Amino acid sequence: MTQTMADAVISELVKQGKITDPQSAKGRLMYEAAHLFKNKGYERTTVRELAKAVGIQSGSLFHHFKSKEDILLGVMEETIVVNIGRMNKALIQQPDPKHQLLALIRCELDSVHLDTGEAMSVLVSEWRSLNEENQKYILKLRDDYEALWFRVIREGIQNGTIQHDEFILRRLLAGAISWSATWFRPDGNLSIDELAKQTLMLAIR
Amino acid sequence: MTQTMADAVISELVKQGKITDPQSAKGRLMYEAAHLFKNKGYERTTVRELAKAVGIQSGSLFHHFKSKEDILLGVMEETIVVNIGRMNKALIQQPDPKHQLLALIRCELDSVHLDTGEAMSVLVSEWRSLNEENQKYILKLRDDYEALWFRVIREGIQNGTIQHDEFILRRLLAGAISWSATWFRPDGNLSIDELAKQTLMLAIR
DNA sequence: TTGTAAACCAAGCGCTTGCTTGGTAGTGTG
DNA sequence: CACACTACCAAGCAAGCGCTTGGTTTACAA
Repeated sequence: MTQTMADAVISELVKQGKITDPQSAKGRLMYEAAHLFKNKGYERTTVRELAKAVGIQSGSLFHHFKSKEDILLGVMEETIVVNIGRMNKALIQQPDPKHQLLALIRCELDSVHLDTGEAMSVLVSEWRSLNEENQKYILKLRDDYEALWFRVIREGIQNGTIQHDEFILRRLLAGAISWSATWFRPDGNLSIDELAKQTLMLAIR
Repeated sequence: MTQTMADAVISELVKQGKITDPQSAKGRLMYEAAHLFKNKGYERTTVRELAKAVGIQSGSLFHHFKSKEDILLGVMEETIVVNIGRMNKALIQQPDPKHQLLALIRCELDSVHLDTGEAMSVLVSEWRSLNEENQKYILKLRDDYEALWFRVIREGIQNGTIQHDEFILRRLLAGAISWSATWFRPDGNLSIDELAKQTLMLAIR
């Protein structure tokens, strides 16, 4: 929410039809859903609550989505797509693996703490509420996302910047970053930039 | 489950009346609950399912616990109490902050991957399903748990072993360790001991 | 002006949920 | 033997759930 509304990546993806316009009724619905799902959990959030938050009747939700689970799927799907887009854009601006890794860390911290923060939290904690087919679909998207990390880490290993095993390193970093949702506040003393640098220092000495 | 059943800490705590005997009906019920809550989520697990897993009628659950939430609370409470006991026991066997920190990391990895693994996962992901009062109570227990970590880290800072800020370090480590539940398998190529050492190396160079 | 589709409302159906109730079998104690 | 207590069963209630249905309003194009 602190992020600029004129987000080039988002409007680009909207134009390409890859995500829903956040300004549209459906987009606002997903935003409210992410908020409720994060703070109450998916199962504890009722369609009546969600409808009230959006300002419509509960039955009207099913004009936009065919089921409650479909709303959850939409939130998760679009969150990954947006963050893949942002990471790709950040990567091409960096000259070498070290700066690219910092950019990825910074991007992921942004995704956890800025506009997609609530949706990211839902993505991490509510995947069990998807049926098997939808879980597979989201897992596939996650793999595309992780592929970006592994490409950069492998390049870092090749040019000597990184010493760790690529899988262990990515997983330790993923844990440290996603866990920051439970304690870090971007409006506190520590800035996201500073936290990103300190996190990079776990990987590079 | 791979951990020895003759667990000195557990039988000690049972004797003191601080936790339920895992062999008793109530203890087995909580074990089954942890399993279901982890794999399906608390809200998606019905009392009928849980009762079936234990082998009794759904109504009979309420002879042991006054509500479904009370079962969740029991699982969380006893898990923390057990792990505080284990950490205390491990700490007194180590001579200096470096080895004490390794012991804590090892203990927490054990708690995530061995007998209390499913309950720990529930502890991390299902706290929102507790009402306000119960959340406060569990938070208080967590603070006792965290106090052990901060004591060791502070001593490490004082004798020069550790350079990080104590809060940031603990939180980065907590993230890396708890996240390992999503990818690490103790029966795979990497042992818990090895993972513990590699995790320690994030903190100490 | 008419036709069409999207967006929504009002009402409620069928089902599942956590939990309650009244009673019973088994076990130990005086 | 009488009593008490624990552990459980069988049945079902009240409430809340996701979702459906039939109809209305709004927007816009032909």
